[in-house]
Amino acid sequence: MGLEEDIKQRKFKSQYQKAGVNLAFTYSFMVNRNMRMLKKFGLTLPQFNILRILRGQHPKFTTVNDLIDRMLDKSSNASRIVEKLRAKKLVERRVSELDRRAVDISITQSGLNLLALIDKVEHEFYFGIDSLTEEEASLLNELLDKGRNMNETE
Amino acid sequence: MGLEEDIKQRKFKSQYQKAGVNLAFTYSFMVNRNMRMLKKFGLTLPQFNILRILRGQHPKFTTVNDLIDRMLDKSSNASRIVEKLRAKKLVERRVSELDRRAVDISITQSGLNLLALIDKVEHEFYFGIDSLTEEEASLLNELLDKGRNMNETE
DNA sequence: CACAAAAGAATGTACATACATATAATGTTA
DNA sequence: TAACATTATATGTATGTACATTCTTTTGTG
Repeated sequence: MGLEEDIKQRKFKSQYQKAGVNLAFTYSFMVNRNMRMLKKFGLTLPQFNILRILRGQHPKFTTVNDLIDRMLDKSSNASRIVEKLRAKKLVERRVSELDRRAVDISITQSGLNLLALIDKVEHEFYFGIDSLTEEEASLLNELLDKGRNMNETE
Repeated sequence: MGLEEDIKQRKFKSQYQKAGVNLAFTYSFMVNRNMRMLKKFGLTLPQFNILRILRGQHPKFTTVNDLIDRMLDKSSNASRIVEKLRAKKLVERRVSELDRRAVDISITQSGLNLLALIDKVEHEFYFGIDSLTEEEASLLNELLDKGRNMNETE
């Protein structure tokens, strides 16, 4: 089904305008799906994203600053999300010995176990896996990359 | 620049996995841009979206339920956003005479004037306007539509 | 008609984000 | 080294979302 029917509205002024709306709609579609899935594991999407970054670094420590660097949305609120994870004993925090301003964070065995469970349904995070060919998905990626490009120099 | 460099990380397991991440990253990129722009006009993105729906119906009234139907994200919190807009005198509310449960909402002249201002920079909401050809944008739209499709029957 | 079920909207709670500011530790430099 | 700037993180405030619940009004069925 096309976007116009999905959002029961209007003709678009251009393919570019439609692409903006389509991106938002499709993202929302995907995120709702992911949220429902993660909820079964007691995680929110940002909590899951941070856990995965920590696993990627494991067994090295990761500072809050590193987390912010690697997060997709560059939110500056990694502290609060880490605190939620710590409350669930999925991560541990300690003040860095090298720089006492910094906080070293690491995923716990419990956190690793939880991620291992979620790995089994990881394909649910993918986009288009049961409706696009691999070539189409690749083309989509190229178009998204290209579409961002000149926009960046605002 | 490709996604891997943008998020300084990993090889993806498939184009589908990459598409999921790319969608989130690209959406975040676009939304940040839109938010910065709207902020100059004293609006948030959801407030702007609701105002535009109201303008589309003007001079008819729109109920809160209608708003929820038409919002991209189907949030059930239209009430609170409407209240913010009412506080800025951009919309008016009145209990419907036909159905006293319903609340009729309409955009004010002040709201229309504000949207008219924003119309002048509307192209900033588009995606890819200065890096994709119209054909590429159209193809992107097709791929997004197609990618959502089978996923819907969860 | 009476009364239960449904519908429209609002509200409470937990979580998240953006942005500004605060706090503490570290770096820099006159 | 003392003063100031910078860095790493945390916190406060306004906004928004998801979800559950509540309140009122309307609808539907005996």
